[in-house]
Amino acid sequence: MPMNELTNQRYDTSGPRRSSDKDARAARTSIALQETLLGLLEQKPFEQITVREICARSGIHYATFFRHHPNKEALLDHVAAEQIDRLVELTLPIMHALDDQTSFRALCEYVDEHRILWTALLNGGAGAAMREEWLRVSREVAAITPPRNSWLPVELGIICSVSLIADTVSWWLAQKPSAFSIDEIAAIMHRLVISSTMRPD
Amino acid sequence: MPMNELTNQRYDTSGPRRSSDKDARAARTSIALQETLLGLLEQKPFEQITVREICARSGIHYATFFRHHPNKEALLDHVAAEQIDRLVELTLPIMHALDDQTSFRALCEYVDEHRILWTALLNGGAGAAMREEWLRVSREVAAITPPRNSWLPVELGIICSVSLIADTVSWWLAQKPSAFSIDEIAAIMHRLVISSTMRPD
Amino acid sequence: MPMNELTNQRYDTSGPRRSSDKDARAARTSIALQETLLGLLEQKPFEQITVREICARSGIHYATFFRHHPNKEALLDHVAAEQIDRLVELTLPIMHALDDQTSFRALCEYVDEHRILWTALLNGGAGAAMREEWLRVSREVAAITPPRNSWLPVELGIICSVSLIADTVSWWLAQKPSAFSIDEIAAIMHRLVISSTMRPD
Amino acid sequence: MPMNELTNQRYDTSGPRRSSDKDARAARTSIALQETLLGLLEQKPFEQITVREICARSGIHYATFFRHHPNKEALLDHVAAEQIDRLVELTLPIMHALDDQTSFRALCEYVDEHRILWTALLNGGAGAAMREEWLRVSREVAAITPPRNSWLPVELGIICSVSLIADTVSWWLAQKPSAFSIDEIAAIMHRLVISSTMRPD
DNA sequence: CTCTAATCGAGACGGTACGTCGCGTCTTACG
DNA sequence: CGTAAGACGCGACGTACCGTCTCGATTAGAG
Repeated sequence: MPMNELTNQRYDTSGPRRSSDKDARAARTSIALQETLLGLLEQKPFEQITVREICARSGIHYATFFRHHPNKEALLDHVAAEQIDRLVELTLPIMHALDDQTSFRALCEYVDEHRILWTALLNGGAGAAMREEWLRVSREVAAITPPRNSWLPVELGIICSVSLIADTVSWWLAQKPSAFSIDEIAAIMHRLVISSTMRPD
Repeated sequence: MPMNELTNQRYDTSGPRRSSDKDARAARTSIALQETLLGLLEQKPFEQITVREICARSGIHYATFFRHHPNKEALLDHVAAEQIDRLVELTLPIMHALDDQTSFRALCEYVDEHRILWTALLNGGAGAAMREEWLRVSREVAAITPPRNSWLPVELGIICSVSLIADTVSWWLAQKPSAFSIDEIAAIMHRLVISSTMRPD
Repeated sequence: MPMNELTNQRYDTSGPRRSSDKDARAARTSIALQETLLGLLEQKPFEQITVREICARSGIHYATFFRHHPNKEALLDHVAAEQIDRLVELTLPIMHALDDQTSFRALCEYVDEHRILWTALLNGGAGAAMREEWLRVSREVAAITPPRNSWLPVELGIICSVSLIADTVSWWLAQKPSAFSIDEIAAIMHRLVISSTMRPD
Repeated sequence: MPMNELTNQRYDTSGPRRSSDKDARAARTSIALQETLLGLLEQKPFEQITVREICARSGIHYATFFRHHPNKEALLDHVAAEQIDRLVELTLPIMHALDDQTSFRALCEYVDEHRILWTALLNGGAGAAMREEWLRVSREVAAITPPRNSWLPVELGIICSVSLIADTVSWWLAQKPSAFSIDEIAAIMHRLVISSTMRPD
């Protein structure tokens, strides 16, 4: 369940207002809203984006916005969840099948293929929401994974892992493209995460 | 120089607006504003705090607020800078004189002595500003310190160190008090930071 | 087009701000604002009336005021234009059909029937705006009327006529009611205007 | 005693605050304030002139302003009274000694010699205060002069006379200089005033 | 020629009103 | 008769200017 980046309050996503995504039109507007938000995030930080702006850009009426999301934070959460899910779905199987290194490489590859998008998501005022969501998913994943070491409380381990990965990606995206190769970043990331949070006692 | 947590834009701290702190009255109001903000941060997240509220509580007129700070973010930055400075001033000498472990212990001790304050600062919506400022100071400290290893870009190392420390403190403060002793946390912190960002090649 | 009494600057009446009067709600609030202003003008001079006061009295939200008028002067101009138009519409046909004397009588009769209103308008700080508007309309009327004499520049003639009429009405309204009859005032007015500005060479 | 143009309320000129003009310094600042106001009136309407601006321009401290005048309206009244007095002192003797025509000519000559000043005073938002003061003085003059005709109430006659003269001067100053000669204006003024307000029954 | 008091500079502050912006609700007019 | 258009309530923001209030420094002008 997505959480708001600022207030840390969950929204009622099951309210009577929400348009059912079953309707083709509803689905279309929903997608339009998300894409417009992503587009705007590439231009300005999230807090400077206004609902009216999203609507104007996507050609959707202002009031209609609220039939889909109670406010713009909810839309952001939705988008964040979607992107994080996609990322995790991609890296998780690899992590299980192979090892962490390969998994990190897959992550970096994926991010690199969507540089603009992820730059917007991580460095554009939406970072907090992204990390929040990332954390949430990570907790779920961790719940079905045996803990690796005992000196580090599990919850703190998750938090730190996510922080390290997100920080690295965020920093990488802020560098000149091609300043660091995917492999280099994956290696750094692996070393950071493994050595700190997953080293046995 | 403090940065705003949301817009990442610096404020003009030298503008003609700022009341000169030479006047005793100005100093008094300035302090009142800071303390009031800290007090409020213990009750609600930063974004829910309004300038009007700070003023009402501190008995300072609304318009006067803006003679000291261009907006509430600036006040937060100011407070953050102050607190971070105090923290660093405390731990830095130790770090130089002794070792990291002792330094971390001092940090934890200090935080523990001001649990409420730091809980507000880190977990109350002001966290981003705090980390931003923490990062800034760390960069300054790092600038006069030789880098420890070569596989980790310096800048990224700093970012990750700050993240790990802040995450740990933040998580610790969210736990039941006395669930973890100061020594335990210092040890964890030491292990996290050293092993990840300061381990030689 | 109404002009502001103080700055002599026209306002953008076609801006995107103005609420379209097509909506029944918009029309209702617009009327409410005007009537409230008129009501307040009977109690205190215009400069002492605040937008907040108009809003509080009319039960209309402060921000909504500015969706109708850029500031209170604009509202006054609007009201002034309305009243002047009403007055002129009443007296103009008579002036054309009959003579000036009858026309002045009609004017005085009308004013007398709305003593409170016109006292507020002329003697309550709104006088300047009223005269400005009066002048504007008079110029339009004069444009389609042949000049009566040659020794007096047309424009100056208009200005003086309006001044004399407004001064007389204003003075009359300041007297005890029934101190001067409608006929007396009309006669004085007639004599003042005719003898001064309309006397042939 | 000068009256405020807007509120029609007299100010307490005998307050304990007022700087005594006996001190050379006080006299100097008082003059500086007046001249600065006049200078500013040539550039922008009175309402757009701020006390701070007057002070900045005249090099006098903001707080000092209020040691001379309770507010900027009072300063304007003071200036207006001064100018009107000067004007009347000039024309009154002539009016008594010779006739009205000559008197009007003297008035026009004087105004013409100070075109910029009087343009500012009459057409720059200070007009209302000027007319108010003009009226006041005229009333005093009229009090010692026998009424000329019976059909026109004395008070109204004074009001109209002042209006006609002020309107004419104001209009004249708005024309291209040298569009109308002093004699022409004096003649028009004479004809306007005499024929309307001073014609016997 | 001094000394005492009035005047001034400096500027923080409380106060009132302004006009703006964005959110989210809810009425209306129109197709 | 439903839906988009948009008016509205709401609450916070930041600004502008007012007039007041200490202080301390200076400068008359009277003794």
